[in-house]
Amino acid sequence: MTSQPLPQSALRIFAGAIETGLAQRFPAAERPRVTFEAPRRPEFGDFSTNVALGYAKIARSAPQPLAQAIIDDAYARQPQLRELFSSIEATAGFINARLAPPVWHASLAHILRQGERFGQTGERSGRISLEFGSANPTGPLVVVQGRALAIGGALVNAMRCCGYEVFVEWIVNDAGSQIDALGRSLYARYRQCFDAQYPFPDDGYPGDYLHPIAASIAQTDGERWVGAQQSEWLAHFSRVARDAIVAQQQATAQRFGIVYDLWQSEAELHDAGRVTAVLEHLTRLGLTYERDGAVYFTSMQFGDDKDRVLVRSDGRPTYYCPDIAYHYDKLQRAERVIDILGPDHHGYIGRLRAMAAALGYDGHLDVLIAQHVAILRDGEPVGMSKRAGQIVTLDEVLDEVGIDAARFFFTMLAPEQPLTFDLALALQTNNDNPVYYVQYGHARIASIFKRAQAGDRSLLQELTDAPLGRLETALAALTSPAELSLARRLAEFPQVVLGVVDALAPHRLARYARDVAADFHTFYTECRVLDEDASIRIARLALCGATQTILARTLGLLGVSAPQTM
RNA sequence: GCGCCCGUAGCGUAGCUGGAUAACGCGCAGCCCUCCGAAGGCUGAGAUCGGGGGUUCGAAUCCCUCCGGGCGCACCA
Repeated sequence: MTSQPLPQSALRIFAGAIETGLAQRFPAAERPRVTFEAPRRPEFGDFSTNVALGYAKIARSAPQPLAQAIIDDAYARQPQLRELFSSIEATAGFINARLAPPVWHASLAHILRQGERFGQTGERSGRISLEFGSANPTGPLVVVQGRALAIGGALVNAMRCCGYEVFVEWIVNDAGSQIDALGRSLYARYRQCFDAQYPFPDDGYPGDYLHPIAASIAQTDGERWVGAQQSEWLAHFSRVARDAIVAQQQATAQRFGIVYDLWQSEAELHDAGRVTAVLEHLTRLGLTYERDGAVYFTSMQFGDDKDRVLVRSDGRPTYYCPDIAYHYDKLQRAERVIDILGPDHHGYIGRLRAMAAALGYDGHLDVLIAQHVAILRDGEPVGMSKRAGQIVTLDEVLDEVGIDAARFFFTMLAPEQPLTFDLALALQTNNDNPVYYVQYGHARIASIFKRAQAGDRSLLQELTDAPLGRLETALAALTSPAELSLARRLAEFPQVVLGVVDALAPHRLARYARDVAADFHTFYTECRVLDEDASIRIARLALCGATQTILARTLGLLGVSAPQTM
């Protein structure tokens, strides 16, 4: 019992046979670029190539007869094609090939054997720095940051899955003037513990979240700071507020399932002299100049709209300045740097790219914008105004709909697409709610396994551990279109993950999860798993097992749980 | 005014490193439980892919232009 090649190998054999023939007929310089890939429409087979369309001109032949000639040549050249493909046809100039069922059986056997490891292709390598979620430490995380967290979290998982070494980071903007405002806000809350009439600063942060911190200071320090000068209390209150809020942000991120390797403090970059160093570096490169008492960076010559101020005329650096220091550091320690920013930062992209180019890392930096999130509660949009204190925090959303729904909904659309998050929909337990639909598929499979005989389960386990040929033979009972379509869908998983990473498109995971669940439900309706015929029963249980693995893996990359029951 | 993002069926979206009859969900019109979870499945109607040019054997996809919507254009972060 020899095992069959996997679909990807079959594709290489198919493409190889065709390209060898073409290489003999045409000189390399003239050969057009052609593709071998899975067509969108399944009725065009499992693999398709446009070679005949591409070569029609230099072959001086119409595509359709050329395609037929190429097929005939490939069959003659590579007899194995007859075994691997149930059909190879020329249609409208395309060549469409359909894999023979044994290849799908081999593919399923491979998935079952690999289990959790399936899809960990190692096809990519290198170090990536990925930054997302970063926020001023002036308040709790809000929904749009939740979206950045969900998108970033899925990307990290997918990148690691296909071999990248990813370093996940966050920068704490704890050096600007907003930190002073935060300190004054906390001080006002502290004073209000003793005197409710104490005025709150106009530029303060009005949310409720400072009250408990202030109360705790009042508890431990009493009235110690009441009579003090601002110069005495400001640094202390700023630091206490900053630390408390960062801790809270870290707790929220952790609760959401996002693990960071580094929370980089901006203030530390200043203290370590990194900001001064990068300023000097840019100056040495001749990329700075002074005007009106301020120091500018010549970002325009690197594609930015205008030159940007690095140091204000009063001597204080702008935010851009430490951010350059931070990015310089990231660019030096990773081959590729990716930032996921909020929608209010898209005007900042030009500056970031310019900086990377100026420092000698043109093309090493990618910026992804996680677009705006509108919250719909009871069908009504919820106000997002920070000034009115009407913020919707990520924690509130998590309290309301749970981690699973939040991660799925935030990731569901392309990042650059604005998202309307309907909280009521996320709580529905029906087909309208995509999270439930997918999780239901997983739970349904778990339920089948619970109902299956213990003997069947152990036989399946035994086959999975046995030589591959035995498992493939057992899977040969899978012959119906619904069964083979599902097998084909499961085999897509590694390619889907690669696509997510290459296109920075984590929403494809959500879509793929839905597709797998849909194909499974179709199979379930058409094929009775716990059939009287033992060989059919085992084969279908194996298909269920492979489906369960893929669903759990896909949901896992999204950071969504795969429940046994619901 | 300049820049970025978006414009695909009634609604929400995918497809955008060019391919074949434009895909998925909701909604709509029907149908399927004596049987493993109907929290499911099947069938159907519904789209000149914002308009107009161009490149190409082939354009939703690339280029130009116009129109519509969002956002950004700080010595804030």
